[in-house]
This record gives sequence, structure tokens and C-alpha cells, in this order.
Amino acid sequence: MKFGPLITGQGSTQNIIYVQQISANRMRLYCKERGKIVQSEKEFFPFFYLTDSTLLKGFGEKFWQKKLEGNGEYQYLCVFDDWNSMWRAVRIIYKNLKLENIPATTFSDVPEIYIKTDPVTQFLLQSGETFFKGLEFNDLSRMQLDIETYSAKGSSRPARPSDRIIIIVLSDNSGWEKTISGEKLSEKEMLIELMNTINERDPDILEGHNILSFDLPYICSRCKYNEIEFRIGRDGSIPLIESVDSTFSWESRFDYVTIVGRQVVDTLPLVSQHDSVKRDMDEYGLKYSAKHFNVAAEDRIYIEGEKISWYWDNDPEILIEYAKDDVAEVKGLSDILFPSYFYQAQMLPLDFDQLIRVGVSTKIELLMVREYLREKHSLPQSKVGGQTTGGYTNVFYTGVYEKIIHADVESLYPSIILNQKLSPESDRLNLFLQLLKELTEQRIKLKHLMQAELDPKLRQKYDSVQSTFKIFINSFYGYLGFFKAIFNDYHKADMVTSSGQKILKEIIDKFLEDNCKVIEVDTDGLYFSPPENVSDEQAEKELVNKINLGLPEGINLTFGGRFSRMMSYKKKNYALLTYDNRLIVKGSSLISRAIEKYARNFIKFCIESIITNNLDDIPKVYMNLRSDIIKHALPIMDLCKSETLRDNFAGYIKAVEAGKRTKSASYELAIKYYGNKFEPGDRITYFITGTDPNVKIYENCELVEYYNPKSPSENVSYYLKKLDEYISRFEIFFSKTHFQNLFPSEEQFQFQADKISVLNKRAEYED
DNA sequence: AGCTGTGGCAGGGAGG
DNA sequence: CCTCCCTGCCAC
Repeated sequence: MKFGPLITGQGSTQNIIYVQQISANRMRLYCKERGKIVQSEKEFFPFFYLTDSTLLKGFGEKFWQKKLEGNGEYQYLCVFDDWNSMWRAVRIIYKNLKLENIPATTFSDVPEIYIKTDPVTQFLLQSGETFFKGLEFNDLSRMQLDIETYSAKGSSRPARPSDRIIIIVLSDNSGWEKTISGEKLSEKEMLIELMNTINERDPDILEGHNILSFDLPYICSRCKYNEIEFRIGRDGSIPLIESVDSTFSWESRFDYVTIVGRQVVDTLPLVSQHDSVKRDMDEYGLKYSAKHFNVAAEDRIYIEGEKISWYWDNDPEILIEYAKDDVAEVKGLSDILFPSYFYQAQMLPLDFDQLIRVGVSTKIELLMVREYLREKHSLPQSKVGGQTTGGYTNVFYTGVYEKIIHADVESLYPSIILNQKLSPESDRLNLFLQLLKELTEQRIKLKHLMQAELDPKLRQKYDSVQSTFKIFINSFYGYLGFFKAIFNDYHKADMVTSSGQKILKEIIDKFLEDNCKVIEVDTDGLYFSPPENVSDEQAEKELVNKINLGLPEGINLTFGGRFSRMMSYKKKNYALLTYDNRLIVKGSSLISRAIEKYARNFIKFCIESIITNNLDDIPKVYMNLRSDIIKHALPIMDLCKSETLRDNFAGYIKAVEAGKRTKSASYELAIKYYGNKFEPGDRITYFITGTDPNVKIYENCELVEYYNPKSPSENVSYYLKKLDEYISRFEIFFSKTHFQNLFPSEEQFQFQADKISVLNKRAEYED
């Protein structure tokens, strides 16, 4: 059996502002009623759902059991007095199933944390209430926090006695602001001042950029060093800090900070998640993000990380201004990005921490289960199996083309689901479609609001909420094919994708009938070049609109943008030039973090030259790059590769020994220098050593830290060979002689008389 | 404890 | 040489 017979429960709940735990299964709720905060005490119990009550044979202890209605697989709701008896029950079930693998969480490692944090959620799940329901966004008191730290040598580590906090800046959404500076106060006095201030202002939310991984852990660690109990929980408890490894969604590691009665909002993951839809940011640092979201003060001060200590010694006033600008930016970012989570917290029984962490499929499931429980209807079991089809992708022409139009189907998969009324077989209450419909309508409303709004800040707010809804909406399809979803339905998922393929092919045919040159298509959109007579933006839009009118009801083809040129390389790999001469490069073979910087820059230069047809400089730049490599003239970072480790030590060794994977440079280096002390999410930056171009990589590599510029050890011939492999990407754009003239090898310097030109080809493709 | 999907390109290692 | 498998990164 692939899936267990039990699931833990999810339901949903009002007006709760914060929850204080009194004992193991008793907690105090602070609720808001008519503007006043009132207290109430309620009991909670752990529970799960079960397919078959006889599985609990031999359990012996008393527990509360209820049979659910309907014919879903999970027929029984079992409620226990405490966590220990619930986990004992889990063991009995697994024993009765004769499964040897007892799930990882057994009593021995039901840690304190589990008891401390989980019952809150469990209670909320069970009683059907939701966080912050009934509150307006502005009712929340949001405090922003930023610290600056002093370290004598470069990177700061809280444990080093010489490192310390020098500036703490606080602000909140009422316009209040406070600076606690180390000029007159000792670090200990600063921390006490901070604690008192937080307790006085009593914020619901604590906000900061990277606050979970830096500011709060650093503060707590300095409190420990100064022997202060940092009591900022609403029950007088100190923050609970956990380090958690995470290899999914956004980058690297993630930490949890639990402050009882308050929520912590880190704008870093908010920014990173926002970008996971739009994908137009280079990094997620505070300064860059603030500029990107247009919340940076024009005259703000910028200080590089390593200069902070210098400024503290020489010009502390400037540093204080800098820190103030930082908290202002945090507030700006949060004003834009946080509201959508606030609204989600009213829909879902999750706190902000969880809202940021869990994936959208989990959220959809919560919406479903919540209603099933309200109806006291039993729940289905996940189906075993898998999806077989996906989107349609093709490239019809390679080369450089002018006057490019992008057209795409708005929300293709959700439209298909709604149009064809595709819902999971097991969804007996038919909620799936109702939910999707509701979310879609809400989103359209928000978009209209946004279009009518003149205030740019409000517009951006509406935009961020509606784009959150968009993520929800687009995930309904993914949910159908998710193996852990209890309402999954692989057949329906396949129906969605194959309908999508059919519709896209229909659209291609229609454009071809109208004498358009279709260049590249992927899943829900296409790039094409219109015939001569379509000469301006207006005509282009009319053309798309005309095709749209001939499409099935509910499928909406929209004008997705226009570009002066396109360089088409392979499926999912192309470059675009906008009319204001911005270059957009897409695809893992043209732009990827796996490509060394020297090559990435050169590839970009080549693409730019090719797409604009300014090929004259390529031979010179190419020869210069080659000679720079030979002369060790490039910064070593330009030759390095950075890789993220996905496995831990044990996992990697096991996979290698089992022949499941081969050795790789990044892991071998991690083992060499860190032994078994590396974790998923760690990044390794290394270069290739040796002299032979065909060396075994994992035996000839070195961490960038150990590069010695005085005796350069990088493998010159390897990097020359790599460069030639990279430029071979451009072979398909030129005739053989033209290509050799563009990228001359050392011995041949002859330049051809006739002008080098790009070769446009019909790509080989299958239908 | 938590983690939506398929499709595609490319490089490295291992073995024929 | 080539092919296969695995991994990483990316598009949608």
C-alpha cells in the first residue's frame, strides 16, 4: 500500500488574535469582539481520520470515535486525549497493518516543539476557525525591525565575543519610529531596551528582511551571551528558534522563529515567492527588492556590508540613517506583499509562517477539507498512479526573425477545467469547481479594481493580491496530478493537458491560415511573425483578437507582447529584443547558473550581436577572451561553478555506493573539506584544476577559497575546450565558413570578404 | 510534518 | 567514439 490509512485532520475557524498555551492540551484564546480583546479558554484534542475502525483493534485505551457520512474512504474521525495516546494509536494501526516502518514521528522524538507549536494549529483546524477573521488589515500592528552588527573581521558571527549589535531600528505602521544606538548604551542595555519596547508597543506582527535567518537568531544569540532572557512572547516566553533544512521552492535553508502570540513576517521569502511567478528579478536582497518594487527612497544611503564596521568607528550618524532607510524599505515591501497573505489567513487555517511555507496544493486541499468537515462528510483517499501527458512544445524555425508577436491563452488550464467541468472523481460534494469559479471571479474583480485605481501603491497592492489568486487558480490543475492530494485524479489531469495541446494546435493552424510565420510554441502561448500588411501595434492586436473570436467559448487568447526581433534556438530556448532594445534571454542552454560566468557573459554578448546583426566584433572579443584565459587574466570567480547540494552526506554516499548516481565535484569537495557536516542547500563554488582538457572533474577540482592567484592552478585547456563547446550552440545560425570566421581558431586568421549573415532555417520537428 | 505538474536542454560519468 | 542514466536548471 502506497499510502497510509490515516490522515491528520484539517478543518477551519474567528476573530482569534493570538493563542496562548496554558498546559499540554489547554489553551487560552485572545479574541476580538466589537473592537475589544477578550479571553476565552478552550480544550483541544489531537485527532486523525481513519479508513477502517478495526485497525485500532487492541488499542485498549479510551478514545472518541465518530463515523462520518457518505461513502468516502476515510470513514472514521478518531479523537484522543493527548498526543501520546494518539501516537500510540498510530503505532497500533501500523502494527495491525503489518507495516514495519512506523512513521518517523513517534514518541521518542515527539519533541517539545511539537507540543508547543502544533496544538495551536490543530485546535484551529479542528474547531473550524481561521486566524484574523473579522479583522481589517490596518487593525494589525506591524513592527519593522532592523539591526546592524559590528565585526572586526568581515563576516559577522553572533557567537564571537568581539561581534556585537550596534544599532537597532524599529518602526511600525502607525508612523512611530525608534532607534536604539550603541553609542551610549552597552549591548546588554540595548537588548533590554529592545525587549521593553517590543512589549510596550505590543505588535501583532514583527517584520524584517531576512529576519528569520539573521536578525532574530542574532539577537537571541546575543541575549544568551549577555545572559538576558529575551521575553517578548505575549505570554512572557522567549522566542523559539529552529533551523530547518529545506530543499524545496525557494533558495537554501530556512529558519523558524516562534514568538508566542505574535507572528513573524520575513519579507525575503515574500519577495522570492512573488518572483516565482513573474521571474524578473536578479536577486532578493533588500536594496534590490526595494528598487524593484519602487519603495526605495531616492536619496537613500547605501553602505556595503563590509564597510559597516568602518562607518561605526568613523561616522556613526551616517550608519544610523542607513539603518533607518532599511526599516523604511522593509515597511514598503511588506505594505505591498503582505496583504495577500493577510487575506489568505482569513481563508485558511494557517498562520503566516505556514502560509509562506506550504505549497499551493496544500492550501487548495485545506479549502476542500474544511468544507467537507463542515458537512461532516467522509474524505477520499489519494489514488495511486501518475499523469502521462503534459504541455505541447515545439519550435518551427531557428534563426533570427523580425516583428515578433507573443500571443498566449489566458489561464489555459483553469479555463479548460471550468469549461469542461473537470473535477476529481472523488469530490462528491463537487467543491473543486465551485472553489475555482469563486477564485476566478474574485480575481477578475480585483483586476478591475486595479485598472480603475490611480494611486500607484494601491494598484500594486491589488496586483499582488490578484497575482496570489492567480497562483491558486493555476494550481488547481497541478493539484489533480499531485500524488499526495487526497482528491487527486490523474485521468482528469491528463484530460486537461491533452485538451490544452489540442487547443494550442488549433491556434497554430489559425495563425498559419492567416499567413503568419509561427516560430516557437510552449504549452499555452506562441511566438510568431505576422504578414507584411500587419504593420503596427494596433493591427497586431486586431490580428490576435480576430483569431481569439474563432476559439471555443471560455478560451481567451490575448496579446502577450511585441518584440522587434527574436533569436530562436531550440524548444524553450530563445532570445527576444524589445522595441526599446532590451534583451531577454530564456532557456537553460542560453542562460543558466550552471554556466560559468565568463561563458555566460560571452554567450550573452554573442546573442546580442546575432540578434541585432552586429557580428563584426565577435571574432575580436572571442580571441581576446581566449587569450585572457591563457594569460590567467580573468578573475577566478568568472571561471567558477556554484552548485547547490541537494543531498546530505549519508544520502550522497548511499546513492553513489548503490550506483544510483555518479560522483560529482561539488559533493566530493564538500566531503573533502567539511566531512559529513554539509547539508542540503549548501552552495559549493569551485574551479577545475589540472592541465589536460579531458580530466575527470571530480578528481580535479578545488574550492574557490583555495585559489592562489600567485600560482594560478586553473585548467586553462579545460576552459578553452568548454568555451568552444559553448560557442557550438551558435553553429546552427551560420554556414560552416561563416562560423569559422566568427570564432577563428588560433592558427587561422583569414577573414572572409563577404559579409557574415545569419542563417534562418526550418527546424526539424515532429507533429 | 511541511514539498503542484510535465517537457526540454545540457553536462558528466560509466560502460560498451 | 557512442549511448544511457543521473542531475541541475529552466520554461510554462
